[in-house]
Amino acid sequence: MPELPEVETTRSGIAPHLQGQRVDNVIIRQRQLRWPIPASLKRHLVGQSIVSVGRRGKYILLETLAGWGILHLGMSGILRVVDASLPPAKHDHVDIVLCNDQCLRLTDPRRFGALLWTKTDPLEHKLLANLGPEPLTAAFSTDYLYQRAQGRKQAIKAFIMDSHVVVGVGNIYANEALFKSGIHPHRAAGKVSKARFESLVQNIKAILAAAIKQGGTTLKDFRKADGKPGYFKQQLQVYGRGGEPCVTCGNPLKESRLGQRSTVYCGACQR
DNA sequence: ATGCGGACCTGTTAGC
DNA sequence: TGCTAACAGGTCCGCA
Repeated sequence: MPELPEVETTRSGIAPHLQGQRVDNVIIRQRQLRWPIPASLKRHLVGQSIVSVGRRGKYILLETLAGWGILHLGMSGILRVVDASLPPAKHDHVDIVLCNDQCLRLTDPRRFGALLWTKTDPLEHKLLANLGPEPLTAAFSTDYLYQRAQGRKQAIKAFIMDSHVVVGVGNIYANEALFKSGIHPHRAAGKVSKARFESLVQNIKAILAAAIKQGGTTLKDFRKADGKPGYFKQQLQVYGRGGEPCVTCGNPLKESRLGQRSTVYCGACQR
């Protein structure tokens, strides 16, 4: 489900409902996510107030005075604030129940998501410590990306999807950004010119910013925290359009697999 | 160090 | 209609 725009849309949607609220209970119906939810989570969280709801990459951070909850939505995770009395559905694995009888409900059919706890700075946590820069900050620059790509033989698409290079660029937006930049997704990262990295960096920033503004991309099951879908899908130019005409030149878009992910591009416009 | 494939899990859809 | 295979928005890990 979520790439960075979807995660940020989720974060900003749930934050006002959580900030300043005290946790009354934690109900765990399914502990086996990507990693088991720690047995200590409930003990740590109950009685704490949520100070803030942050984000680093695709991780959502629940700050309390005792520590931080670290949430990841994986491929199919959804977070919503609902009435605590609403009966849980099949894949509603966790409820973080607040004192106002609302709860933060984690739904995740495929269970690739995670809910962890850390008592110390979450940015130092093993999973977050080595993440690349946020794409919408100045740290994600042409110079940075170009330097990191030198000598790399990995396909440019896999390179920009590596969260240790830059966070938040998932399969949808990687396809879109490479199309807009005219770069063939299979081209070796180290063989992309600096001028084209300039274009790529600008396009990644522009596409992610536009997607966030429109509430993310709803393909099938993504829903914003208010249950409504995002509206970015209408603007996708290549993702999900294999075989259909290129919006620029009209040639049929090609589809291949790169690192087990579907990759769509125009063989004429992207080199 | 880098790059690749496998693994985790369920649900939906395409194809026979 | 029913079964099977392929695929889906992520990313860690182990191996070469």
